[in-house]
Amino acid sequence: MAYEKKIPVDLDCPLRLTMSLIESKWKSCILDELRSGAPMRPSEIHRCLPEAAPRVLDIQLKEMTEDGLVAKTIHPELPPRSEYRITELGLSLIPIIDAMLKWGEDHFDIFEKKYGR
Amino acid sequence: MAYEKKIPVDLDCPLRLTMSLIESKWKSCILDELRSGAPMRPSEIHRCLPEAAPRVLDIQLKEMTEDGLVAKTIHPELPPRSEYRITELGLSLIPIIDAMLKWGEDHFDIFEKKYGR
DNA sequence: TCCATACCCGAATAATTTTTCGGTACTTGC
DNA sequence: GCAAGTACCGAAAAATTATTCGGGTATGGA
Repeated sequence: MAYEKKIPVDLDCPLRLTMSLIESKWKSCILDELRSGAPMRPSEIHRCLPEAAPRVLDIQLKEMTEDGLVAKTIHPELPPRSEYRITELGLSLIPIIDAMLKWGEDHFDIFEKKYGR
Repeated sequence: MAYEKKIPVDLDCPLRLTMSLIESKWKSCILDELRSGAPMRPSEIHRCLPEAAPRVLDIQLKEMTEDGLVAKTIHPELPPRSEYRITELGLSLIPIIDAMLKWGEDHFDIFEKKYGR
């Protein structure tokens, strides 16, 4: 119940497939953080998204790794150092993330008036 | 608990704002159904998305109406006839829907292999 | 040694979303 | 009359997701 999505992805329709990969609360934000291609350590991602519970970021990073959107490297050092970086597949979603980012910026005032405060 | 989203939209970040408008299970599909601009009656939408529980379509259509993505017309006839049509604001999301649709088509085989059957 | 940090994970709980079920109301066709 | 279609909604249940809590391991600094 607590640490993995029940249905990995929705194969019934291409639109829902794409949605199901990124609709979890923080996945689109994680992709946005990793967009430059530079690797990030888990603690760094936690700090960049302080609103998110660390546990859920771990879980979503794990799912995104399984889905192939990001890749994890564990450096065999002590203390162990982990890094996540965006994959080719993940990069191919960036235009969509960008379009949503821009849409949100362009229409923010509408919803700020409607639901703000 | 059963008939309205707790948080209408997420104003904290433009990306999450856009996501929060369309991430409910069937909203992106509803936008896709209405994309042509032609009005659709509720029962028609139910028939086009038979996987969705009729109740949840009603709820999501209501939320999308409040958010301004679709508009509802009730014709004062007997029996009453209702119609939903996409608004300008909803239309401005179609490029994003399209991009997700195309991405899903382009990468379907990857996930079909991985999670299919 | 004690404390902070980093990394990871299980389990319980809370919150939210989706679904099912049932009910109201009206009209048309049989 | 009565089944079927349309439209709508409340309430409860089921399913899913997000969060909190605590534990475990390991290092480095004071």
